[in-house]
Amino acid sequence: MAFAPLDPILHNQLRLAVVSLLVGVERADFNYLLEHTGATRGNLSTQLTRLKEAGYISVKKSFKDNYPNTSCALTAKGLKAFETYVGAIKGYLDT
Amino acid sequence: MAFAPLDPILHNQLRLAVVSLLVGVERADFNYLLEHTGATRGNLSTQLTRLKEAGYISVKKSFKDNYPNTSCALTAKGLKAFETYVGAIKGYLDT
DNA sequence: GTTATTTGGTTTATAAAATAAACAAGTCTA
DNA sequence: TAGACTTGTTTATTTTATAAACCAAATAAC
Repeated sequence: MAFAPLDPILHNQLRLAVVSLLVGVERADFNYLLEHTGATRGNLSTQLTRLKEAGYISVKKSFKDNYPNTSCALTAKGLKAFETYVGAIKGYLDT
Repeated sequence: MAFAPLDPILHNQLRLAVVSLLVGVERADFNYLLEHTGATRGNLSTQLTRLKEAGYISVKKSFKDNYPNTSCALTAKGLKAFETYVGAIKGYLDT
């Protein structure tokens, strides 16, 4: 049994946590992701940009109660990549 | 449900593959690991050093048929770390 | 028998990545 | 209107991952 390659976009703790959260909730804003991942704002901002550049999430910026609001949702591509990643890494975990 | 931290030693494709192999076979030499992971020799050498420094594997160097032979085995610490990692990452995969 | 070539690795160099720290732009409050 | 808070982004720095280069010894070829 060979080891399947692990998508480097998803093989990162924070990005994987974000995508995992988005699979469950379908839409989440910046503060929700902050609280549920425990990340710093800087790191979260950076990793959201990476996920967006990869086409794994869509980002909608608006204003909510006068404050900027960044809302994220998983794309079909992101979901597929996550499912592929889950299948791949299980090949490493089941010994 | 919070996301457990992922041991950075194990959260790497090649190191995880090596440890995963060692869980199964208990002892493996350099070429065996090379073939079963598809890694380059340089990368494998580096990651074996990292795993050894972390105390996750023991490395025994000897000569076999006149050639140097590097044989690796998982330590108790390495097995425990692997099991912890498996438990932790499953929290990211089960959505 | 001395010049390749192969084996079994290690070391070095470099590009990419992860993350914290600093910054920014606007809002609220006293 | 000064200061503190919100919601992020950008910059800077330390790690990491990896390939490329190197090396020593063994074997093969000539």
